[in-house]
Parts: sequence; C-alpha cells; structure tokens
Amino acid sequence: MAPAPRADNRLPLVLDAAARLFAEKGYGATSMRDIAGAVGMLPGSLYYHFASKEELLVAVYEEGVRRIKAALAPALAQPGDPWQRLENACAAHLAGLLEGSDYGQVVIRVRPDDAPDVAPRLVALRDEYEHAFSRAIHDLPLPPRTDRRALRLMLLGALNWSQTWYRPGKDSPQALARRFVRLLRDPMEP
Amino acid sequence: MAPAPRADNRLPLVLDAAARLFAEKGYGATSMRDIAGAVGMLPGSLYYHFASKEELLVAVYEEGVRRIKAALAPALAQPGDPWQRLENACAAHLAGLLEGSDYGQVVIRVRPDDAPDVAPRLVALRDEYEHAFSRAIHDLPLPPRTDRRALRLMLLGALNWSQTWYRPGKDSPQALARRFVRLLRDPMEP
DNA sequence: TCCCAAAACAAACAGTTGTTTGGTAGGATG
DNA sequence: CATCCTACCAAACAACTGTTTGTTTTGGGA
Repeated sequence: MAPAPRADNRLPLVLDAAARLFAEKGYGATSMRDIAGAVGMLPGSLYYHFASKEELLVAVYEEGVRRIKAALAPALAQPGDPWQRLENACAAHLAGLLEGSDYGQVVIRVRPDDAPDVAPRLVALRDEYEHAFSRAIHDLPLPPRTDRRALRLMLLGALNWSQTWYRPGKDSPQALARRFVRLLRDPMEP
Repeated sequence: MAPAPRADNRLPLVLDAAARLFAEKGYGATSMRDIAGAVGMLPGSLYYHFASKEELLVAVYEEGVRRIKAALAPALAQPGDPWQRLENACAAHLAGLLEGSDYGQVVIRVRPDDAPDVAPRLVALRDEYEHAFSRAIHDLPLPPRTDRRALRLMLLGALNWSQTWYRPGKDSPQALARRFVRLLRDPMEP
C-alpha cells in the first residue's frame, strides 16, 4: 500500500518554486540552492524528494504537460467550426505558454538535452502533448494533398517561438491566436 | 594604426571551436576549458583574446549574424516573383540554421539572457538580422489590411523552431521552405 | 642580429555546483 | 503514551566554474 504523506509536506511548494525558477532563468542557471532557498529549505533536503536535479525537472515537466493538456481539452472538445476549434486551441496553448502557470513555460523553454540523462523522457512528454494538437489539424477541411504535418510543425513552431518576443500587455494570447490562424486560412492573393 | 596580427594567430580556431560547442551543447553547458581544450590551449590563454566568456559569445554571435545575412543577401536581391524571393530567403535561413555553419545555429539556439551583461547587444544583433526579413515580406502582394508584422513573426518563429525537430536527411531546407511558404500562400478552403 | 610586442603557458584563486552522509524533530499511528 | 517513519537539518564532499597573475616562448620588423 502507498505510504501516507504527511500534512506538512512541502513538496508542492518545492515544485512550484522549481517551476518558477526554471521558467524565469532556465534550467542550467537555476541551482538547487536557489530552489531550496525559495522555500526556506536546505539544499540537501531536496534529495529526500528527488533523486537528482534532473528528476526534479522531469517532475516539473510532467506537471507542465498535464496542465497544458488540461487547458487544451475544452477547446478541442467543443463542437462546431473546426477552424474556430483550432483557433481556441492555439489561444489555450499561448495562454499557458505566455501568461499561464510557470509549469507550461518550462516545457517550452527548457530543452530536453539540458538534462541528458532524462532527455528521452522529456521528449516523450513533449510528443505526448503535441499529439493532442494533431487532432485539431486533422479535422480541418483542407484541399486534398495538403501537408498536414508541415502545417502542424509550422503552427506549433510559430506559437512556441512567441515566448521569445512576447511582451505582456501589448498582445493577448487570444488576439495572437486569431491573427495567426487567419494568416493561414485567408487567401493571400490580393 | 592597427597593430599587426601575427601569422600563428589561433583566434579564428578559438572562434570556430566556441561556435561548434555553443551550437552543440549550448552556452551554459560549455566551459572555457572545453573551448581551450578543443584548440589545445590552456583556459587562461583565452583571456588574451577575449575579456570574458560573454564577450566571446558576442564575437560568435556577430560572426553568426554576418554569415546569415550574407547567405540571405543573394536571395533578397534577385528580381522577379516576391513569393519566390521569400521562399528562397526562407531556404537560405533554414540552411544556415540547420545544416550550415555552427555560427548561425548559435544565434538561434543561445538566448540573449544566458549572458546578462551583454544581452542587449545580442538582442540588437538578432534584430538587425530579422530586419532583413522584413523587406521580403513588405514586398509581397497582399490583400489590404494584412498584418505583415504577425506574418513575419509567424514565419520566422516556424523557421527558428525547426531547430528543435529537424533531423538531417529526412527533409532538405529547400523543401521545407517551399512547404511552409505554400501553406501561407495557397488558399485553405477545399 | 637584436628586440619588442604578440601569444600563450603554468599555476593558482575564490566561488559555486550537485550531491552525500549522519543525525534529529515531530506529526501520525498503534 | 510510546513508537515509528516522514521530512527535514547540518555539515561537509569533490568537482568544476570563470578569471587573474606572473612568466615564458616566439614570430616579424628594424
């Protein structure tokens, strides 16, 4: 049977702090002392909860994927216009990526090979998430022989890269998603 | 007058090694000892050429931007169909980003805030480069009120993010550029 | 050939890194 | 109330980091 956790368990706080710091400064620039200090613990104490820094990253990654998928689910479930569904999915993705919880930002910001020992698991988590997007694109009414894979890679790349240039307050994720999907959908000939 | 450099100057070798390592492992994961070792020098000797690790990164960045711009120039200069010109520009960008010299990869891979003291200069170098792309997009014959800024951000994001998933041999930069531009240009209604 | 500056060596510095080890306070459980 | 194991503390470890300092080698112009 599973061992009962105690009420004063600060593990969630540790995860939150790690997510915040990883999202802000990146994986490499964040030390175990930074994380421990942020929750008032000593560095060594973290190793009661996680076997290594890389395992801690995996835990944050897992929670991150879980949250983005949860934020995406309602958008993907709604019936009606497939283009509208895609736009909402993009908006949800952007929201979690740009202004949402730190967990989501970590999944996009931190490269799997920053933690070589666990890189395959991180890649798998990313893929698991991107797969959800595939469905939204599969449902689009498109001309025959349209390269749906390229479409997914292009759209997802554009969304993810927005973390580089996005500044809060100037654009909302909603408006951004709208603009991007429009550029794809509307005919470009004048 | 400028002091004459000597023939046995290994500075270019240092830059090449730094570019290679930064592109492969990232800035943070590459130590000065790694770079020095790659050219058979001692760590301290690097400080004859560069005041700091961050300044070394700036030098690589500068060379990277110089090369990408050079690769882009012929594509932008050629007359004829603006869409074709854009496609060629994308192909040139992708080539330098995915299979070209390590310098170009560094510009995309290494985040400016990895080196806080010189971050503004790195951002300026990036902007300087992206500006070249703006012209190619400005020349496109588009419907009125098309959001050209969003188009640039979307396309450039899609291209840059390709560094994440691209595997040599499966797609060529040329083919990729063609596919991306087509997705934008061709009407999506079936 | 002489000489100087360019270019690199040799060795250390102080600080930080992830991690380990042994001990211990205190909620939960009987 | 006695016990047990969770959850942490305290302190250190060895390795590695970017950087500095003083010294030596070496190529090229006079």
